[in-house]
Amino acid sequence: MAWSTREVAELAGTSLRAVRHYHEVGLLPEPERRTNGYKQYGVSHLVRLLRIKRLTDLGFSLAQIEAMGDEDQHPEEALRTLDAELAETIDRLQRARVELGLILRQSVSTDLPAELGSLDPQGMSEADRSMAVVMTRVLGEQSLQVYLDMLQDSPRNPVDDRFDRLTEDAPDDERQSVAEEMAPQLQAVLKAHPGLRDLHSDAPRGERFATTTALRAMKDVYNSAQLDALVRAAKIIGPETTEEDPT
Amino acid sequence: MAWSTREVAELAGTSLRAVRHYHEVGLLPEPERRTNGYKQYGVSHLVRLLRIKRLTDLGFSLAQIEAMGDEDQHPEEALRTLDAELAETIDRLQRARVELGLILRQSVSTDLPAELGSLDPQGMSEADRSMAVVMTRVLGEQSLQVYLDMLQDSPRNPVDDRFDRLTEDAPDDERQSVAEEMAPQLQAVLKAHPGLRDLHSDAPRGERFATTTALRAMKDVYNSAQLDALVRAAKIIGPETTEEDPT
DNA sequence: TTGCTCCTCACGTCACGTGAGGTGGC
DNA sequence: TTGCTCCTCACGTCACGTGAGGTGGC
Repeated sequence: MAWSTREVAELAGTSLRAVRHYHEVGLLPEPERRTNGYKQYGVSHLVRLLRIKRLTDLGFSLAQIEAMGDEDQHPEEALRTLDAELAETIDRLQRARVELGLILRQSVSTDLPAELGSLDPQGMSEADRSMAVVMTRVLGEQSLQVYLDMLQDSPRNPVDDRFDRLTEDAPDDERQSVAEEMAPQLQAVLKAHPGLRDLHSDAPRGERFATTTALRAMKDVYNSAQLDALVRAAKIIGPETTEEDPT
Repeated sequence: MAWSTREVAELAGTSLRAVRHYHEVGLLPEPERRTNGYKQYGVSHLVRLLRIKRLTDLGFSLAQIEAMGDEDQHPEEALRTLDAELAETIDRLQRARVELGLILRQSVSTDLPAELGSLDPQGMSEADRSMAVVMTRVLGEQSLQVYLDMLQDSPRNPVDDRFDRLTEDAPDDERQSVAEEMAPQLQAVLKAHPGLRDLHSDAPRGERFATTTALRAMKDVYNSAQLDALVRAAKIIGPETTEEDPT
């Protein structure tokens, strides 16, 4: 005469397992059983089950629903809290969609962090791309912009290829030669982008942290010969640029 | 020299446990270790970790990220699928917020299903409220409206109290007396709402199902004396209304 | 006998969170 | 020695999903 578990689940538009789960956590009382052990649900169970379904559909957790009990009290605070949470979630998802849109329109790659959206990674060595990624984590907003501007209007240079090809065992004269060819380039870049001289001044986690992290990264992405060449180039330019000194 | 697990996690803006989890599922290669077993992360790990974080923030599952691999290929289909899913989720959450707004403005209760939003449950017996809940599950949209209209402009009647107070062991003459007092009321209601005569015609799950379910519910919410009174009242009115006959 | 429904374990899902218990470096 | 960091199990979370293995009614 009464409803079976499946029937009451279907009437409420939920699943068999959900009904049993609500029993398990004590949200829904278990009904009487027939002699064979089959559960017999009545209208009261259906009413309760529909209330649970409505509240879960709104976004309440089962624990919250249990706390609300069976009565129709408006737990205003809970309602407002949930509403605020929903608003925040919607906001987050909408921002995600905006980013997805940018990616789909090819203007941004999924490879690099969103902060590097404006960066065209073509023509950069992998080491330089990696350094750029690291820089997004330690520089302040303004410094990062200075750094990205520099990358953006520094076209690929013949000496860059030589630098990239330097191996651990590159002889001394090759390192020196690369350094000497790089030095004027670096100096020109510094002149065009004077902000590079105190990149770390607005570092959110501190100047010290930014410097240490950047140096660690350089030691990782460049080999010892390349680091050596950078040190030599810095020396040629002069003591004012020792920020690039990885020693 | 290299980064510890905590350091790389903080640089990426994620948690220690997340990094370890990505190792566990094979998303992030484990770095070399120092002699004491401590892991030493390099720039490549940070780059990979940031990519994972970016994609999870967008809403991709770890399995999807694994399928994308390490390259910057645009899996257009995955992007569009995710975008559509996000759109749907946003839509659902927004509908939830609309409902929350209605509840907060007191115009709707959380006690009854949303379909009964327009119903004022004051003055209805609990049995009648329960029946109304059941009806939302079996009637079609139009029939439900007819039913709700009827409830809405059926003011509480003296005989309703007598009906509600009928107990299992109510004597025969009391049942008959209630039935006789109810009959003209019912007839008036039927006259005012002729649609009540074929409520089940647009039942989404079938006329038979709607009838059976409604009858089962009546047998649950009303006791045998009340059911008896209803049958008697139906008989008084005439054979055309046997839809209410719960036998 | 066959097919369908019901039952109770009990493990799986997803992306980690959260201790427990132990070791290493200063 | 103390305090801090790192490590590896391993169970917990949340709301169920998904078989496994067995029984009852027609």
